[in-house]
Amino acid sequence: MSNLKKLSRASVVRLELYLEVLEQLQKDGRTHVTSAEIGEYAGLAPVKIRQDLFGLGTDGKPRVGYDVSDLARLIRNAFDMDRTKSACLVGFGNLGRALAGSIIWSKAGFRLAAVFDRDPDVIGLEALDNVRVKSINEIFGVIKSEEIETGIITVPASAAQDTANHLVNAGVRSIWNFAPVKISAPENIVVENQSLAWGLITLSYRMKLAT
Amino acid sequence: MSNLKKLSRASVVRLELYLEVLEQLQKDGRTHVTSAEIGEYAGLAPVKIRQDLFGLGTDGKPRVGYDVSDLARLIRNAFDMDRTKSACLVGFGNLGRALAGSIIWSKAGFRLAAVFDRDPDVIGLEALDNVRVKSINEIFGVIKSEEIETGIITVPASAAQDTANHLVNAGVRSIWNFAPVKISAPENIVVENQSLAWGLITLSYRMKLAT
DNA sequence: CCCTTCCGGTGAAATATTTCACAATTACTC
DNA sequence: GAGTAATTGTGAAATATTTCACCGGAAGGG
Repeated sequence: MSNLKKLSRASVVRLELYLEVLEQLQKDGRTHVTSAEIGEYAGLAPVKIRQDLFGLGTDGKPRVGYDVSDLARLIRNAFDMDRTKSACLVGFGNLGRALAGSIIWSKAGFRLAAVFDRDPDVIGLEALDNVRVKSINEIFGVIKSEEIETGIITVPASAAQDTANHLVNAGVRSIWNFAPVKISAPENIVVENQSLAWGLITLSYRMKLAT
Repeated sequence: MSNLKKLSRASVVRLELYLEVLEQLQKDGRTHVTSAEIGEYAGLAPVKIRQDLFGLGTDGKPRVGYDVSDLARLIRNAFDMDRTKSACLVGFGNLGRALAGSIIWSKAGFRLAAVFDRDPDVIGLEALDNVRVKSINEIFGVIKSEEIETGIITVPASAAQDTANHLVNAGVRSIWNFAPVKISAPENIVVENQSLAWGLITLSYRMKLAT
């Protein structure tokens, strides 16, 4: 196994940002980049970038910087982005639709293998190419047959815990929860909450500070 | 002015969570709550909650705990949630629709005063009660006349910086950016990025760790 | 009214994160 | 090929955050 240190949450978020920068640089045909330059794009001090990358066991060259594609690979590897992981989305409302149509899945190495909803009017719609919305009743069987590891919850808050229970019963290893409630799940399930309200309230706080 | 310390970002996120808990307790008719109980709901140690609340200048009573409505008021006040702030949304795709229909605005004290898009097929749609989607060309005038302080960017990445420039020119004080690019803006503008990819990649990382 | 128990306030210790400082290494120039 | 400038790697210092320890006040019970 590699000599990766456990990355702090803050460091993980920054590394994701560096990866965006690196992918842009790759498109531009750049082969090398310095920590100072990444810092420029990311709005961070170069030393912070070096320290973050240090934890990954990087191999930069003085005077030249980092090899763009090596570094991107290193980050993608640290995040396990190159392994294809199957996921399902529960709740095909507006947020579900926005997510279903997003490029984030392929970027992060996920395959959106199924979409579920409860509403009969929505069941049967084409959520994305070759994926139609299925009834929530089919969730157990589909998660098994498609070997789905991750469930995304985009149902109303009132149905979130219930949905989480179904997902856990069916055997997912992780849950990405957009409902604005804390959901409880067994210790061994990775739960990542992404309540949209957080960002807005943080914004409000920072505006007040800036006054 | 109050004696508020500057809250750390992590503390801000936690306080938002406590507020959710408090609002639930209020609905349930509870008048008091202990730090241990909030900790139970939030999945955190009681002392952390006390320390967070300490920064707000709380007034809990030994043996009884905190007054639920006092505490909620204190948090809402710290985040300036009770002042009504006008906002506009740019980009009425699926994500824009999901946000427009969300309850987060009223919760955080925002009024979604206008919605803009570039697509003629979308302009004129009713985004929410009494708010129709306007052409992006009207953005300057509307931001002025509606005294909009905050712009939300839900356009594709390629149009994000452009949109941000328009918003800044028209005089907004803050931007909530959902496009997966870093946007640059003058120092005095509060920019909060919320790329959805972050959550997914973090999930991927945590799944790998848990293996 | 006094004793006990529970629980918030709060400084201090422990831990984690960020920033600094600088040696080591490489490329470039002459 | 030697000198110089640039840039990484990395331990250490500085700073921030979390956790601990315990004081003191309030409620409840006799």
